Amino acid sequence: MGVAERKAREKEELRDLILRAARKLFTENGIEQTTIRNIAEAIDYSVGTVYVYFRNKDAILHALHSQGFGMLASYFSVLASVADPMERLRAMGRIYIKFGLENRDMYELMFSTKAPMTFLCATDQPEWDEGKATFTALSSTVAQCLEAGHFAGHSLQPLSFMFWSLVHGMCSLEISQRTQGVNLTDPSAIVDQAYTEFLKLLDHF
Amino acid sequence: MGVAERKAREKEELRDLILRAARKLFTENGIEQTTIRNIAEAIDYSVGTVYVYFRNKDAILHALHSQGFGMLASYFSVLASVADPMERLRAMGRIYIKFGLENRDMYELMFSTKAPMTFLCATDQPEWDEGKATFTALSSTVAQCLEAGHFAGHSLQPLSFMFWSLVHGMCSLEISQRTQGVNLTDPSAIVDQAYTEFLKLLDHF
DNA sequence: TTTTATTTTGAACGTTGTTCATTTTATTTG
DNA sequence: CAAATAAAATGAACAACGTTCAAAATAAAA
Repeated sequence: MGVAERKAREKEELRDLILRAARKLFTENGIEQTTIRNIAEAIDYSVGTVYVYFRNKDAILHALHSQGFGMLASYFSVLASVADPMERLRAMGRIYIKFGLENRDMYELMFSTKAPMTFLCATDQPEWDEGKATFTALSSTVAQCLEAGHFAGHSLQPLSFMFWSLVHGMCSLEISQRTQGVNLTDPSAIVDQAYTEFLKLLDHF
Repeated sequence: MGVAERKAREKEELRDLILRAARKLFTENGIEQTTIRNIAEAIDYSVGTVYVYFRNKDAILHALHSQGFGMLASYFSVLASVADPMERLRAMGRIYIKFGLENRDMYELMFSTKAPMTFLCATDQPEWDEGKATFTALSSTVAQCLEAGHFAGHSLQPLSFMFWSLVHGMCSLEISQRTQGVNLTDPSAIVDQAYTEFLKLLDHF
Protein backbone atom coordinates (compact mmCIF):
# COMPACT_ATOMS: atom_id res chain seq x y z
CA MET A 1 0.00 0.00 0.00
CA GLY A 2 3.08 2.21 0.22
CA VAL A 3 3.22 2.11 -3.56
CA ALA A 4 0.16 4.27 -4.14
CA GLU A 5 1.46 6.83 -1.70
CA ARG A 6 4.88 6.92 -3.35
CA LYS A 7 3.19 7.28 -6.75
CA ALA A 8 1.12 10.14 -5.47
CA ARG A 9 4.21 11.79 -4.04
CA GLU A 10 6.14 11.32 -7.28
CA LYS A 11 3.23 12.80 -9.20
CA GLU A 12 3.23 15.78 -6.89
CA GLU A 13 6.98 16.13 -7.25
CA LEU A 14 6.88 16.21 -11.03
CA ARG A 15 4.05 18.68 -10.88
CA ASP A 16 6.19 20.89 -8.71
CA LEU A 17 9.14 20.41 -11.02
CA ILE A 18 7.08 21.64 -13.95
CA LEU A 19 5.86 24.57 -11.92
CA ARG A 20 9.34 25.55 -10.78
CA ALA A 21 10.62 25.50 -14.35
CA ALA A 22 7.63 27.52 -15.47
CA ARG A 23 8.23 30.04 -12.73
CA LYS A 24 11.91 30.34 -13.55
CA LEU A 25 11.19 30.97 -17.22
CA PHE A 26 8.41 33.33 -16.26
CA THR A 27 10.36 35.51 -13.85
CA GLU A 28 13.53 35.52 -15.92
CA ASN A 29 12.18 36.01 -19.41
CA GLY A 30 8.56 37.03 -19.04
CA ILE A 31 5.38 35.39 -20.12
CA GLU A 32 6.15 35.26 -23.81
CA GLN A 33 9.11 32.96 -23.19
CA THR A 34 7.07 30.69 -20.96
CA THR A 35 5.91 28.18 -23.54
CA ILE A 36 4.99 24.58 -22.94
CA ARG A 37 7.93 23.50 -25.07
CA ASN A 38 10.37 25.66 -23.12
CA ILE A 39 9.08 24.29 -19.84
CA ALA A 40 9.34 20.70 -21.06
CA GLU A 41 12.83 21.29 -22.39
CA ALA A 42 13.95 22.88 -19.13
CA ILE A 43 13.09 19.76 -17.14
CA ASP A 44 14.08 17.24 -19.81
CA TYR A 45 10.60 15.91 -20.30
CA SER A 46 8.44 15.80 -23.39
CA VAL A 47 5.66 18.21 -24.22
CA GLY A 48 3.02 15.58 -23.67
CA THR A 49 4.11 14.96 -20.11
CA VAL A 50 3.34 18.55 -19.17
CA TYR A 51 -0.22 17.96 -20.31
CA VAL A 52 -0.51 14.94 -18.05
CA TYR A 53 0.00 17.17 -15.04
CA PHE A 54 -1.75 20.30 -16.26
CA ARG A 55 -4.92 20.46 -18.28
CA ASN A 56 -3.60 23.33 -20.38
CA LYS A 57 -1.45 26.44 -20.27
CA ASP A 58 -4.09 28.41 -18.39
CA ALA A 59 -3.82 25.88 -15.56
CA ILE A 60 -0.08 26.51 -15.31
CA LEU A 61 -0.58 30.27 -15.39
CA HIS A 62 -3.23 29.97 -12.72
CA ALA A 63 -0.84 28.01 -10.51
CA LEU A 64 1.83 30.67 -11.01
CA HIS A 65 -0.72 33.38 -10.27
CA SER A 66 -1.46 31.65 -6.97
CA GLN A 67 2.24 31.67 -6.11
CA GLY A 68 2.20 35.37 -6.81
CA PHE A 69 -0.42 35.88 -4.16
CA GLY A 70 1.83 33.98 -1.78
CA MET A 71 4.57 36.49 -2.54
CA LEU A 72 2.19 39.40 -2.02
CA ALA A 73 1.18 37.95 1.33
CA SER A 74 4.80 37.85 2.44
CA TYR A 75 5.18 41.49 1.36
CA PHE A 76 2.10 42.25 3.46
CA SER A 77 3.45 40.36 6.49
CA VAL A 78 5.14 43.44 7.95
CA LEU A 79 1.71 45.05 8.26
CA ALA A 80 0.91 42.91 11.29
CA SER A 81 3.04 45.20 13.42
CA VAL A 82 1.09 48.31 12.43
CA ALA A 83 -1.58 48.81 15.04
CA ASP A 84 -3.32 51.94 13.83
CA PRO A 85 -5.74 50.99 11.03
CA MET A 86 -5.29 54.24 9.09
CA GLU A 87 -1.55 53.89 9.19
CA ARG A 88 -1.88 50.27 8.16
CA LEU A 89 -4.11 51.28 5.27
CA ARG A 90 -1.50 53.74 4.07
CA ALA A 91 1.30 51.22 4.42
CA MET A 92 -0.76 48.58 2.65
CA GLY A 93 -1.01 50.74 -0.44
CA ARG A 94 2.70 51.48 -0.45
CA ILE A 95 3.55 47.82 -0.16
CA TYR A 96 1.04 46.85 -2.82
CA ILE A 97 2.66 49.30 -5.21
CA LYS A 98 6.12 48.17 -4.23
CA PHE A 99 5.16 44.57 -4.93
CA GLY A 100 3.60 45.45 -8.26
CA LEU A 101 6.57 47.39 -9.54
CA GLU A 102 9.13 44.90 -8.26
CA ASN A 103 7.30 41.94 -9.82
CA ARG A 104 5.77 43.35 -12.96
CA ASP A 105 5.10 40.20 -14.93
CA MET A 106 3.77 38.47 -11.84
CA TYR A 107 1.55 41.42 -11.06
CA GLU A 108 0.18 41.43 -14.57
CA LEU A 109 -0.57 37.73 -14.30
CA MET A 110 -2.35 38.24 -10.99
CA PHE A 111 -4.46 41.26 -11.85
CA SER A 112 -4.58 41.79 -15.62
CA THR A 113 -4.02 38.62 -17.60
CA LYS A 114 -7.24 36.82 -18.40
CA ALA A 115 -5.78 33.30 -18.27
CA PRO A 116 -6.14 32.63 -14.52
CA MET A 117 -9.79 33.76 -14.55
CA THR A 118 -10.48 31.80 -17.71
CA PHE A 119 -9.12 28.75 -15.96
CA LEU A 120 -11.43 29.27 -13.00
CA CYS A 121 -14.46 29.66 -15.25
CA ALA A 122 -13.50 26.53 -17.17
CA THR A 123 -13.47 24.53 -13.96
CA ASP A 124 -16.90 25.85 -13.02
CA GLN A 125 -15.40 27.30 -9.90
CA PRO A 126 -16.41 30.94 -9.86
CA GLU A 127 -14.53 31.57 -6.65
CA TRP A 128 -11.30 33.53 -6.91
CA ASP A 129 -9.89 32.47 -3.55
CA GLU A 130 -6.62 34.38 -3.78
CA GLY A 131 -8.29 37.61 -4.79
CA LYS A 132 -11.00 37.14 -2.23
CA ALA A 133 -8.48 36.69 0.59
CA THR A 134 -6.51 39.76 -0.44
CA PHE A 135 -9.59 41.92 -0.81
CA THR A 136 -10.79 40.70 2.57
CA ALA A 137 -7.47 41.73 4.12
CA LEU A 138 -7.91 45.23 2.70
CA SER A 139 -11.57 45.31 3.58
CA SER A 140 -11.03 44.40 7.22
CA THR A 141 -8.47 47.15 7.60
CA VAL A 142 -10.90 49.63 6.09
CA ALA A 143 -13.57 48.28 8.46
CA GLN A 144 -11.32 49.06 11.38
CA CYS A 145 -10.83 52.56 10.02
CA LEU A 146 -14.60 53.00 9.90
CA GLU A 147 -14.95 51.71 13.44
CA ALA A 148 -12.30 54.16 14.55
CA GLY A 149 -14.49 56.94 13.22
CA HIS A 150 -12.76 57.61 9.90
CA PHE A 151 -14.60 57.94 6.59
CA ALA A 152 -17.88 58.78 8.28
CA GLY A 153 -20.88 58.10 6.07
CA HIS A 154 -18.99 55.82 3.72
CA SER A 155 -19.74 52.19 2.86
CA LEU A 156 -17.20 49.47 3.39
CA GLN A 157 -17.11 47.57 0.12
CA PRO A 158 -17.20 50.46 -2.33
CA LEU A 159 -14.63 52.33 -0.28
CA SER A 160 -12.33 49.33 -0.18
CA PHE A 161 -12.71 48.76 -3.89
CA MET A 162 -11.88 52.41 -4.45
CA PHE A 163 -8.56 52.02 -2.61
CA TRP A 164 -7.77 48.88 -4.52
CA SER A 165 -8.59 50.55 -7.83
CA LEU A 166 -6.34 53.47 -7.03
CA VAL A 167 -3.20 51.47 -6.36
CA HIS A 168 -4.02 48.96 -9.06
CA GLY A 169 -4.51 51.74 -11.58
CA MET A 170 -1.10 53.16 -10.80
CA CYS A 171 0.64 49.80 -11.12
CA SER A 172 -1.30 48.92 -14.24
CA LEU A 173 -0.57 52.18 -16.06
CA GLU A 174 3.08 52.00 -15.11
CA ILE A 175 3.50 48.35 -16.11
CA SER A 176 1.67 48.76 -19.41
CA GLN A 177 4.00 51.67 -20.14
CA ARG A 178 1.31 54.33 -20.23
CA THR A 179 3.29 56.71 -18.04
CA GLN A 180 5.96 57.18 -20.67
CA GLY A 181 5.44 59.59 -23.52
CA VAL A 182 2.78 61.59 -21.68
CA ASN A 183 5.17 64.49 -21.07
CA LEU A 184 5.53 64.03 -17.34
CA THR A 185 8.19 66.02 -15.52
CA ASP A 186 9.50 62.88 -13.85
CA PRO A 187 7.89 59.74 -15.28
CA SER A 188 9.90 57.34 -13.13
CA ALA A 189 8.67 58.99 -9.92
CA ILE A 190 5.07 59.70 -10.84
CA VAL A 191 3.61 56.66 -9.09
CA ASP A 192 5.26 57.48 -5.78
CA GLN A 193 4.34 61.14 -6.12
CA ALA A 194 0.74 60.37 -6.94
CA TYR A 195 0.37 57.97 -4.04
CA THR A 196 1.87 60.58 -1.73
CA GLU A 197 -0.68 62.99 -3.09
CA PHE A 198 -3.43 60.53 -2.27
CA LEU A 199 -2.16 60.14 1.29
CA LYS A 200 -2.37 63.91 1.63
CA LEU A 201 -6.04 63.69 0.69
CA LEU A 202 -6.54 60.98 3.28
CA ASP A 203 -5.29 63.29 6.02
CA HIS A 204 -8.71 64.90 6.02
CA PHE A 205 -10.55 61.75 7.06
CA MET B 1 0.45 64.06 -63.16
CA GLY B 2 -2.99 63.05 -61.96
CA VAL B 3 -1.83 59.48 -61.89
CA ALA B 4 0.40 59.78 -58.85
CA GLU B 5 -2.38 61.50 -56.97
CA ARG B 6 -4.91 58.84 -57.86
CA LYS B 7 -2.42 56.14 -56.83
CA ALA B 8 -1.91 57.85 -53.51
CA ARG B 9 -5.65 58.10 -53.01
CA GLU B 10 -6.17 54.45 -53.89
CA LYS B 11 -3.43 53.48 -51.50
CA GLU B 12 -5.12 55.46 -48.77
CA GLU B 13 -8.45 53.89 -49.61
CA LEU B 14 -7.15 50.35 -49.34
CA ARG B 15 -5.46 51.26 -46.09
CA ASP B 16 -8.78 52.47 -44.78
CA LEU B 17 -10.52 49.38 -46.08
CA ILE B 18 -8.11 47.18 -44.13
CA LEU B 19 -8.61 49.29 -41.04
CA ARG B 20 -12.38 49.20 -41.27
CA ALA B 21 -12.38 45.44 -41.61
CA ALA B 22 -9.98 45.18 -38.69
CA ARG B 23 -12.20 47.39 -36.59
CA LYS B 24 -15.32 45.44 -37.46
CA LEU B 25 -13.70 42.15 -36.49
CA PHE B 26 -12.26 43.77 -33.38
CA THR B 27 -15.46 45.28 -32.06
CA GLU B 28 -17.62 42.32 -32.97
CA ASN B 29 -15.44 39.41 -31.93
CA GLY B 30 -12.65 40.83 -29.82
CA ILE B 31 -8.94 40.95 -30.31
CA GLU B 32 -8.39 37.22 -30.54
CA GLN B 33 -10.52 37.03 -33.69
CA THR B 34 -8.69 39.93 -35.27
CA THR B 35 -6.03 38.02 -37.18
CA ILE B 36 -4.27 39.12 -40.31
CA ARG B 37 -5.86 36.26 -42.17
CA ASN B 38 -9.36 37.18 -41.00
CA ILE B 39 -8.84 40.77 -42.02
CA ALA B 40 -7.53 39.78 -45.45
CA GLU B 41 -10.41 37.38 -45.97
CA ALA B 42 -12.96 40.00 -44.95
CA ILE B 43 -11.85 42.37 -47.70
CA ASP B 44 -11.06 39.68 -50.30
CA TYR B 45 -7.37 40.42 -50.43
CA SER B 46 -4.43 38.18 -49.75
CA VAL B 47 -2.44 38.13 -46.53
CA GLY B 48 0.57 39.67 -48.20
CA THR B 49 -1.36 42.75 -49.26
CA VAL B 50 -2.10 43.65 -45.67
CA TYR B 51 1.63 43.71 -45.02
CA VAL B 52 2.13 46.18 -47.85
CA TYR B 53 -0.03 48.70 -46.04
CA PHE B 54 0.93 47.89 -42.47
CA ARG B 55 4.37 46.97 -41.23
CA ASN B 56 2.95 44.36 -38.86
CA LYS B 57 0.02 43.57 -36.61
CA ASP B 58 1.15 46.05 -33.97
CA ALA B 59 0.79 48.82 -36.56
CA ILE B 60 -2.83 47.83 -37.16
CA LEU B 61 -3.55 47.65 -33.45
CA HIS B 62 -1.94 51.05 -32.98
CA ALA B 63 -4.17 52.52 -35.67
CA LEU B 64 -7.23 51.01 -33.98
CA HIS B 65 -6.04 52.32 -30.62
CA SER B 66 -5.90 55.81 -32.16
CA GLN B 67 -9.48 55.46 -33.36
CA GLY B 68 -10.40 54.53 -29.81
CA PHE B 69 -9.06 57.84 -28.59
CA GLY B 70 -11.24 59.53 -31.16
CA MET B 71 -14.23 57.75 -29.65
CA LEU B 72 -13.19 58.78 -26.16
CA ALA B 73 -12.91 62.39 -27.32
CA SER B 74 -16.48 62.31 -28.61
CA TYR B 75 -17.60 60.89 -25.25
CA PHE B 76 -15.78 63.80 -23.62
CA SER B 77 -17.35 66.39 -25.93
CA VAL B 78 -20.30 67.01 -23.62
CA LEU B 79 -17.85 68.26 -21.01
CA ALA B 80 -17.43 71.55 -22.88
CA SER B 81 -20.73 72.73 -21.47
CA VAL B 82 -19.66 72.16 -17.87
CA ALA B 83 -18.27 75.45 -16.63
CA ASP B 84 -17.31 74.63 -13.06
CA PRO B 85 -13.96 72.79 -13.08
CA MET B 86 -14.77 70.59 -10.09
CA GLU B 87 -18.03 69.53 -11.61
CA ARG B 88 -16.25 68.92 -14.89
CA LEU B 89 -13.64 66.80 -13.13
CA ARG B 90 -16.37 64.67 -11.59
CA ALA B 91 -18.20 64.29 -14.89
CA MET B 92 -14.96 63.46 -16.66
CA GLY B 93 -14.41 60.48 -14.42
CA ARG B 94 -17.95 59.25 -14.91
CA ILE B 95 -17.67 59.51 -18.67
CA TYR B 96 -14.26 57.86 -18.69
CA ILE B 97 -15.71 54.91 -16.80
CA LYS B 98 -18.76 54.82 -19.04
CA PHE B 99 -16.54 54.72 -22.11
CA GLY B 100 -14.36 52.01 -20.66
CA LEU B 101 -17.21 49.71 -19.73
CA GLU B 102 -19.13 50.29 -22.96
CA ASN B 103 -16.07 49.60 -25.12
CA ARG B 104 -14.13 47.02 -23.18
CA ASP B 105 -11.91 45.58 -25.88
CA MET B 106 -11.15 49.04 -27.19
CA TYR B 107 -10.36 50.28 -23.71
CA GLU B 108 -8.01 47.39 -23.15
CA LEU B 109 -6.26 48.15 -26.41
CA MET B 110 -5.88 51.80 -25.48
CA PHE B 111 -4.67 51.44 -21.92
CA SER B 112 -3.52 47.88 -21.24
CA THR B 113 -2.40 46.05 -24.35
CA LYS B 114 1.30 46.42 -25.01
CA ALA B 115 1.06 46.36 -28.81
CA PRO B 116 0.39 50.07 -29.45
CA MET B 117 3.30 51.10 -27.22
CA THR B 118 5.55 48.46 -28.74
CA PHE B 119 4.73 49.92 -32.13
CA LEU B 120 5.69 53.41 -30.99
CA CYS B 121 8.98 52.21 -29.58
CA ALA B 122 9.73 50.30 -32.78
CA THR B 123 9.31 53.49 -34.81
CA ASP B 124 11.67 55.38 -32.49
CA GLN B 125 8.85 57.75 -31.71
CA PRO B 126 8.59 57.84 -27.94
CA GLU B 127 5.68 60.24 -28.04
CA TRP B 128 2.27 58.84 -27.21
CA ASP B 129 0.26 61.65 -28.79
CA GLU B 130 -3.19 60.25 -28.00
CA GLY B 131 -2.39 59.59 -24.39
CA LYS B 132 -0.64 62.90 -24.07
CA ALA B 133 -3.66 64.81 -25.37
CA THR B 134 -6.04 62.99 -23.08
CA PHE B 135 -3.85 63.45 -20.03
CA THR B 136 -3.49 67.12 -20.90
CA ALA B 137 -7.26 67.47 -21.04
CA LEU B 138 -7.52 66.01 -17.56
CA SER B 139 -4.56 67.98 -16.34
CA SER B 140 -5.92 71.33 -17.48
CA THR B 141 -9.20 70.69 -15.72
CA VAL B 142 -7.31 69.85 -12.54
CA ALA B 143 -5.28 73.02 -13.04
CA GLN B 144 -8.48 75.04 -13.13
CA CYS B 145 -9.59 73.33 -9.91
CA LEU B 146 -6.31 74.36 -8.30
CA GLU B 147 -6.73 77.93 -9.52
CA ALA B 148 -10.23 77.98 -8.08
CA GLY B 149 -8.72 77.17 -4.70
CA HIS B 150 -9.40 73.46 -4.51
CA PHE B 151 -6.79 70.89 -3.51
CA ALA B 152 -4.68 73.44 -1.70
CA GLY B 153 -1.09 72.36 -1.33
CA HIS B 154 -1.30 69.69 -4.01
CA SER B 155 0.81 69.37 -7.16
CA LEU B 156 -0.78 69.29 -10.57
CA GLN B 157 0.80 66.30 -12.30
CA PRO B 158 0.74 63.80 -9.43
CA LEU B 159 -2.79 64.80 -8.56
CA SER B 160 -3.95 64.39 -12.15
CA PHE B 161 -2.23 61.04 -12.43
CA MET B 162 -3.94 59.97 -9.22
CA PHE B 163 -7.37 60.71 -10.73
CA TRP B 164 -6.48 58.88 -13.88
CA SER B 165 -5.22 55.88 -11.92
CA LEU B 166 -8.40 55.71 -9.91
CA VAL B 167 -10.79 55.51 -12.84
CA HIS B 168 -8.40 53.38 -14.86
CA GLY B 169 -8.03 50.98 -11.98
CA MET B 170 -11.77 50.53 -11.76
CA CYS B 171 -12.16 49.92 -15.48
CA SER B 172 -9.16 47.64 -15.59
CA LEU B 173 -10.25 45.45 -12.68
CA GLU B 174 -13.75 45.22 -14.05
CA ILE B 175 -12.67 44.40 -17.60
CA SER B 176 -10.10 41.82 -16.52
CA GLN B 177 -12.86 40.18 -14.48
CA ARG B 178 -11.26 40.74 -11.10
CA THR B 179 -14.49 42.03 -9.56
CA GLN B 180 -16.19 38.69 -9.87
CA GLY B 181 -15.56 35.97 -7.34
CA VAL B 182 -14.41 38.39 -4.65
CA ASN B 183 -17.65 38.01 -2.69
CA LEU B 184 -19.00 41.47 -3.35
CA THR B 185 -22.59 42.22 -2.39
CA ASP B 186 -23.31 43.60 -5.84
CA PRO B 187 -20.43 42.97 -8.26
CA SER B 188 -22.16 44.57 -11.23
CA ALA B 189 -22.61 47.87 -9.41
CA ILE B 190 -19.33 48.07 -7.53
CA VAL B 191 -17.63 50.40 -10.02
CA ASP B 192 -20.41 52.97 -9.89
CA GLN B 193 -20.65 52.67 -6.11
CA ALA B 194 -16.92 53.08 -5.65
CA TYR B 195 -16.76 56.12 -7.91
CA THR B 196 -19.67 57.65 -6.00
CA GLU B 197 -17.71 56.98 -2.84
CA PHE B 198 -14.75 58.79 -4.32
CA LEU B 199 -16.91 61.78 -5.22
CA LYS B 200 -18.00 61.92 -1.60
CA LEU B 201 -14.35 62.17 -0.60
CA LEU B 202 -13.89 64.99 -3.09
CA ASP B 203 -16.62 66.99 -1.41
CA HIS B 204 -14.08 67.99 1.24
CA PHE B 205 -11.78 69.77 -1.22
C1' DT C 1 4.17 47.18 -78.71
C1' DT C 2 7.77 46.79 -75.62
C1' DT C 3 9.80 48.07 -71.43
C1' DT C 4 9.52 49.50 -66.87
C1' DA C 5 7.25 50.20 -62.43
C1' DT C 6 3.78 48.95 -59.22
C1' DT C 7 0.70 45.99 -56.90
C1' DT C 8 -0.94 41.58 -55.51
C1' DT C 9 -0.35 36.97 -54.56
C1' DG C 10 -0.10 32.63 -51.84
C1' DA C 11 3.05 29.12 -50.74
C1' DA C 12 6.35 28.55 -47.19
C1' DC C 13 8.75 29.22 -42.59
C1' DG C 14 9.06 29.14 -37.78
C1' DT C 15 6.13 29.25 -33.50
C1' DT C 16 2.43 28.45 -30.74
C1' DG C 17 -1.07 25.36 -27.85
C1' DT C 18 -2.94 20.91 -28.00
C1' DT C 19 -3.99 15.94 -28.94
C1' DC C 20 -3.36 10.93 -28.90
C1' DA C 21 -1.87 6.47 -30.69
C1' DT C 22 2.29 4.31 -29.55
C1' DT C 23 6.13 3.05 -26.76
C1' DT C 24 8.34 2.64 -22.56
C1' DT C 25 8.36 1.77 -17.76
C1' DA C 26 6.52 0.01 -13.51
C1' DT C 27 3.47 -2.92 -10.90
C1' DT C 28 0.76 -6.93 -10.11
C1' DT C 29 -0.41 -11.56 -10.91
C1' DG C 30 0.06 -16.58 -11.89
C1' DC D 1 10.85 -15.63 -12.41
C1' DA D 2 7.71 -14.75 -16.36
C1' DA D 3 3.53 -13.08 -18.11
C1' DA D 4 -0.12 -9.92 -17.84
C1' DT D 5 -1.73 -5.67 -16.59
C1' DA D 6 -1.59 -0.78 -15.33
C1' DA D 7 0.56 3.62 -15.47
C1' DA D 8 3.51 7.05 -17.34
C1' DA D 9 6.04 9.22 -20.90
C1' DT D 10 6.63 10.10 -25.65
C1' DG D 11 6.93 12.90 -29.94
C1' DA D 12 4.93 13.13 -34.36
C1' DA D 13 1.01 15.52 -36.11
C1' DC D 14 -2.66 19.19 -36.35
C1' DA D 15 -4.53 23.67 -36.80
C1' DA D 16 -3.73 28.43 -36.36
C1' DC D 17 -0.76 32.26 -35.79
C1' DG D 18 2.46 36.36 -37.57
C1' DT D 19 5.58 37.08 -41.12
C1' DT D 20 8.38 36.88 -45.46
C1' DC D 21 9.38 37.03 -50.37
C1' DA D 22 10.12 35.27 -55.02
C1' DA D 23 6.92 35.07 -58.51
C1' DA D 24 2.77 36.48 -61.04
C1' DA D 25 -0.44 39.91 -62.41
C1' DT D 26 -1.51 44.42 -63.43
C1' DA D 27 -0.71 49.22 -64.64
C1' DA D 28 2.12 53.01 -66.49
C1' DA D 29 5.59 54.83 -69.38
C1' DA D 30 8.45 54.72 -73.38
